[in-house]
Amino acid sequence: MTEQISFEQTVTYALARLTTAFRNTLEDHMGRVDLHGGQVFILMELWKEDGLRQVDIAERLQLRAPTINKMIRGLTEINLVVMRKSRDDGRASRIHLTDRGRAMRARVNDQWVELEAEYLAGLSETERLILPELLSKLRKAYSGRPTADIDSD
Amino acid sequence: MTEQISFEQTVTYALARLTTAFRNTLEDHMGRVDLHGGQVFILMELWKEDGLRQVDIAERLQLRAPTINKMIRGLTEINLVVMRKSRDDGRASRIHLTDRGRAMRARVNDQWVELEAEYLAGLSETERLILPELLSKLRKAYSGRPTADIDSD
DNA sequence: GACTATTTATAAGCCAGCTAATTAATTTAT
DNA sequence: ATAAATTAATTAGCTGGCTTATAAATAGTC
Repeated sequence: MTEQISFEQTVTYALARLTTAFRNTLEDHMGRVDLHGGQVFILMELWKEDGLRQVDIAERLQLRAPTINKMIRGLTEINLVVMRKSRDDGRASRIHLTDRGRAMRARVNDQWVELEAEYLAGLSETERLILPELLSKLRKAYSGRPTADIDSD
Repeated sequence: MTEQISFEQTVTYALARLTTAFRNTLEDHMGRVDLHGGQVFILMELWKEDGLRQVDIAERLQLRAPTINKMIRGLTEINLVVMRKSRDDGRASRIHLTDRGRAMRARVNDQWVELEAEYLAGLSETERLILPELLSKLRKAYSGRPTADIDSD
């Protein structure tokens, strides 16, 4: 007889609930600058280094190629990035920020600061201190299966 | 001039990364018992109380009606639940567990225990202690927009 | 050089969230 | 009793993840 646990009291359950709440909030904030929740992470990579290939972005964000592909398309449609064929490699395309894409940074920055402030509000000093480390550890714990063989970072 | 923050060093960023990693892991574990990541939460509600309406489940999980509707359909297709028209209310349908739906509990239970163990591994004693409270606080912090007027819990 | 394997991008399609819009039934108000 | 408003379920369609499969280009091998 397996011992029946109370699902609601597990960390796994709490985490599941948190993830959807967080996603909604992210989507909301990014929506205020006419972005979607996922697009912003691609922009962040391009702000660090322009002209990346899709596969580069996928690797850095630890997301799959088709996911990146779809997002790039969305960003292209709203004129934040453009794709140019790579001259080095006929398969690859280089993703470049447009002026609007570069300009978006300040606006995202503002929203990000707000997001940070939002969670900060309810936490104690101690909690704030340990949170980054804790989240990082959790992510590592939950990074077994998805991206084949990444144990970097 | 807005001060440019380093996105990667924010808690918001870490949380975003964590959520996708977590979702993948959840999907993986639930897949081992032929479920999808979201379906399990509906089952949990029905294990607590059978015969709920879709709107009841939506409210308890703080998800939207169409989301629940789709999941119920999926659960129906794999014969874990059945929908019966409510006699009290012609609009509503009552969701009932099948025998297979009830039997699924033990299997989910096992996976859940594994999931808990997985994150536990990397954490210190102190971290384990404060984590539940911390996650709960975070969820509350991130529950402003989505579900109109919920401040329950 | 030709054949094979790998890699880049993409297409199709799935689940988990969502919003907006529709239908049917119930409730409320007049 | 009828009209209006609300509620329950559903449909269509979006983003963000994913997997599987394909086309084209590159790289490697014989």
